[in-house]
Amino acid sequence: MNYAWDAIVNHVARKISEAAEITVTSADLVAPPKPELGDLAFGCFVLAKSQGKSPADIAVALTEKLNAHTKDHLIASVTAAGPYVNVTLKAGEVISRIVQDVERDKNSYGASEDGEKKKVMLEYANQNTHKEVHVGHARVFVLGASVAKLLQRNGWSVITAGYHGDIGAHVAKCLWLFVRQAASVIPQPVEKKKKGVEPAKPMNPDEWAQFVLTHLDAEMAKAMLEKIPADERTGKYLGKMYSESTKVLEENPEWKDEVSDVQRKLEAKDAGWDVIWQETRRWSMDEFAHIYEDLRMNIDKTYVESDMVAEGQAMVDELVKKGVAKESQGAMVVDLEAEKLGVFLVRKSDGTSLYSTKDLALAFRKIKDYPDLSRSLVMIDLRQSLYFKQLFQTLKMMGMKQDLQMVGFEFVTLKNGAMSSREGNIVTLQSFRDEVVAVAKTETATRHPDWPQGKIEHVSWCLAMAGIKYGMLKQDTEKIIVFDLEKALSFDGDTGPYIQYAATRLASILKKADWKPETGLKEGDLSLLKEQTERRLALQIAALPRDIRRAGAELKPSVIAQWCFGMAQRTNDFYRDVKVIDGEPELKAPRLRLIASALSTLIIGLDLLGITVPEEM
RNA sequence: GUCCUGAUAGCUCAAUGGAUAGAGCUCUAGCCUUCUAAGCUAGUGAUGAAGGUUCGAUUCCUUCUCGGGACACCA
Repeated sequence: MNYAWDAIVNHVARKISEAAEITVTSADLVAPPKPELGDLAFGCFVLAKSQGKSPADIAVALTEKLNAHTKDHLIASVTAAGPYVNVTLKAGEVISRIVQDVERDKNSYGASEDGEKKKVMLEYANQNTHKEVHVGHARVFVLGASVAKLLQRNGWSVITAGYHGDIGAHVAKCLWLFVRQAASVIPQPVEKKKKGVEPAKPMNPDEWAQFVLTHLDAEMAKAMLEKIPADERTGKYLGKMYSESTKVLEENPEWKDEVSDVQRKLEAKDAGWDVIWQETRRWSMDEFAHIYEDLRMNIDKTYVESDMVAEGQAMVDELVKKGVAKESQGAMVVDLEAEKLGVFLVRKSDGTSLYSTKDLALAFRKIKDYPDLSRSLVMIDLRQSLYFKQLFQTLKMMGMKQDLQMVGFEFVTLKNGAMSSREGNIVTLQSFRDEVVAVAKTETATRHPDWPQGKIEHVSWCLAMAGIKYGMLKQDTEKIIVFDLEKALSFDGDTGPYIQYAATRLASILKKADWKPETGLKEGDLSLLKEQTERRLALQIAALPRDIRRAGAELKPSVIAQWCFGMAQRTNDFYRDVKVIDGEPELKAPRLRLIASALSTLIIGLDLLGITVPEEM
């Protein structure tokens, strides 16, 4: 896409090149720190060095030269300020060109073709089954969803993926306690009385629980599952079971053998245990689907660990055959000391699989499913950096050619320490989400007592999602987020709803003026717009395309979040300073066009963050 | 011990090597017969320490201090 702003900057760079008699490119031009100083600035430091004069003197001389040429169709004035030459552009010309870009490109404004339509997979929904989904997961959910959109807007063909730990020690621990506790609901079989034989003595609860653990069949499993009320069939319930189990096992280590037994039975698809596993796993997966829907995440492909075990083990065998992996202390490892990555454990000494075993299989499975994949991204907690370096190195040694990249992000912690299931201070995503929605509903109902319930519900959801998502995205991915519920429930200042509010104010003006693009775009002379706030609004619009490219290249949604906030601030400045409907009549039509462009651009920016704008709020 | 990462205002965060380091929250004082006050205006206040590179350093390099994390059978 060609943007007027780039052409304008190039034009100014050319003018300065001519005057300074050296090559000045658009990259040499910066924005002055204060808008009053101008729109573009050139620092004379390089010239100072080559000419042996002070940069301030050169700036003065250069400014005189530029002004001598006079009458440029884009440049209004040139002034020297210290070592800088500041250029102020003709507001009407600039606004006019920028707005026409938006009117031309409509919804595709800001799109780039950097990705060249190549296929990239972004794996980001990686939470485990049989555990609660908490606010920490919310960060990677909204980050991943946003990065996927950023890549798309930059011309990539994106496949989003989820990968779930649905098997392994944590599942065994959870289900072991589940069955142990549920045993009491299964009636002990009553021995038929035979003549002359005493009835079997009923077992005590502990004996019975142990009996059930070893003799669990499909019938018993179904009976147990039926007793769980519908509202407890959640990840939260299973997560609680898991953390309780961990605690119980710490206090009673003699039960660990029972858990190992459970894990073996799960892996062997033992009939009774498989029934329990399938059903509880479904609770988690249903919950995931529900959360994805609520957050408007779009996951194209779902993988699960239980599917990768056999393949992964086969790959380890192959690695051993090729001499890449070798036995060490009973386990299988890949020696990566040469790359200074230590040793990479790919199989446990008891022969069972590890996370790494399954990840090797997953990487190849992705390529099998999408042979034209040119880039494979995994968005994951930064704490796994070393692990992923090891994994990628091993995959390269196995001949993988794709561009593998880990996109790291820091975790979410609470004000008084990290979340820990043991300490019971986990904030589940569901409860957090419900609280934000409740606050939004109260606020909305107070402001609009005349609105029907359905409208209040919908707008509240929009606001709550914006609050949650913006709060997670505005900060750099490499910084820990200190989660503060009170702040997360606030909609003032640098928040999602503040930005939505700015957008709805613009929409409200357009609605009141009964503005329609079919007719409105043909009316008015944009070059009449000269107010400072109008120019700054237009310049912010013009900044979106390059911010989209930067955010896409660096995989940083925070760049877009910052742009959106700036846009909201410029919008509120405009709203304060300029009257549209009751202002100067000849400026009404062009101002409406500026507003329409500002609104549609802001909607594009917010959409990249996964945020929608309600019609009113 | 080795490696990675962070340190900016009372709090939470910004700042492609450039001008007087910006916001938001909090606090104080104002602004709703004027396109939605989830807003706007004004005030207070900061680069962990010491060196180095550079015309110029919050940014790059070195050392130190203090956090966080990783470093073989968890994921």
